Amino acid sequence: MGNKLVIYNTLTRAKEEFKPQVEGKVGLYVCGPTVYSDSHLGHARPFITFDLLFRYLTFLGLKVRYVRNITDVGHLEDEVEGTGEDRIAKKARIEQLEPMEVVQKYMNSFHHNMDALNVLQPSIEPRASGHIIEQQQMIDSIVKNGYGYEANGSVYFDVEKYNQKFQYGKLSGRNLDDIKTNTRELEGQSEKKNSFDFALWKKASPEHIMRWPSKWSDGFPGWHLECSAMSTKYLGKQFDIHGGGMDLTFPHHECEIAQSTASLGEESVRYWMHNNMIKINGQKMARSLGNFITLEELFKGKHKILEQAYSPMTIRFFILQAHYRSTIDFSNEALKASGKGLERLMAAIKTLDELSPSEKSSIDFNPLKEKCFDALNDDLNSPIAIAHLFDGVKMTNLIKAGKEKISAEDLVELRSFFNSMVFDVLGFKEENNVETSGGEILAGTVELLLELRKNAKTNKDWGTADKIRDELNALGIELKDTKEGVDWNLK
RNA sequence: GGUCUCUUGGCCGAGUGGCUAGGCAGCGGUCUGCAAAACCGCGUACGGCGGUUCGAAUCCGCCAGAGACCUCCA
Repeated sequence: MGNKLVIYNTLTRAKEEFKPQVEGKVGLYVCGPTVYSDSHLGHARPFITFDLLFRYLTFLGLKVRYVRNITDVGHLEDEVEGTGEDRIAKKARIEQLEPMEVVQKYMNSFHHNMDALNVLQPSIEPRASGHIIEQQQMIDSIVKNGYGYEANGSVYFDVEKYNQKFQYGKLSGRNLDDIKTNTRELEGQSEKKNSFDFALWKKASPEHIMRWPSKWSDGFPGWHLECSAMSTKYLGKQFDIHGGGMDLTFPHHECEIAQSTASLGEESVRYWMHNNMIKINGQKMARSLGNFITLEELFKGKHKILEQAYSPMTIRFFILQAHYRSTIDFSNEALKASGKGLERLMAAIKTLDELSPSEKSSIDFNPLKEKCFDALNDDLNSPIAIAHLFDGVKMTNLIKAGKEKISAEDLVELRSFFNSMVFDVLGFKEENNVETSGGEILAGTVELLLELRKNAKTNKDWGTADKIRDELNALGIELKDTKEGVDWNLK
């Protein structure tokens, strides 16, 4: 495991060795959710991806400060109408709720979903609404440095001016000339010097209910500002890693770079990481496209295109089985495959606990360990790491079958490796076990029935034996006749 | 239209100049009163056409198809 962690930096479009700015410590910022509706499968991807990063960095012994924001001030949604209405305000009107009530509701639901997916809580989860002052201060410094201008109560970022000294578009690989020729002219933007300028502060129209006072106007902060302001506040002027979905690269992250650079005089982020999208029917899953499935629907199997429910760990496994920079295709078949695969992996961990050691090992699993870590070190290649884990699964099963042997010492090590890799780093957890979902009463009841079935079998009363098995199966309790006895589990 | 990316066996997905992941499904076997489960074994696939090379799925060119960003978006 002496190898170095290498990550793909969107900024340079290359894999680079990761060296923290301060040895032993990492500052990590990830764009969090806008809390105005339930999270869908697509949202799970970045949070699981960067959860893996968070876990792995921690596992490597680094002290990580992980900041993931909650966007709860809403941003302009409907340009076509000409008025521009706050997304959260719009939802509030529809549901007859206070805006902050909407925020609270969906923030809670987001947290529940993340807990279910075993996504660790970030070190700091700042809310945009709680950092209006910091955002205003950042606008001040941008304006003071000459890169922002006020127009009719709103403040805009002067992209052209910025581009004279810095390079606008460096992250997404564009240059301002291209942007000039390709930016759509939108209505109601006459306040701006150029159509590609973006808002730092937006004056609120009378019907806009989410608003804060400022020296420019009663309004709300611009679309990209919160991340710049909050990352600076909690991680400093310069920090190590900024993550988010690929679709945020432009304009969101591009604007963040511009804002931070314009206000601080230097770039903030050293490594930019972007996860790819989840596709459904060949197209990206997105709220705006209406082709999304919420996590809640997935967990409950409650959506027309779902053939069954898929557990949170199945979702996690599904996502981790693809590299984070590749797209993944959603399908029932793929999710079922993930569920089965995960089951097999978890079963092997149990098997590992039951193995009895021999004097000497007949196999060497050290290469396997190394390969796993090599994979993770290579830009977080979780699918490869998982593939090697399955080699370990096979070894484990062969040992159980008596075809291979393992020494006591090796067994301890193998167990510890599997536990740290599967639970600590990849972040899987047991689900559906009796302790959590059924309780002791169920366990006792099933054991009783199993005893009756055993008696029936001894008496060759197959009718009774099969009835017990089939009825239990119908109730969702699966029996497995093994050499050692009868195992059972909830389906 | 501009910029960029992708196309791998039935499905999902790694890999990226020679050693040809992994999971699921399928098939065969072991186990079993039967069944299920579990376990073991089995698959030489890389869009098309050219080129470079001793050798390409992997590099280059062209063509076809799909997608992402350019507007809120994970």
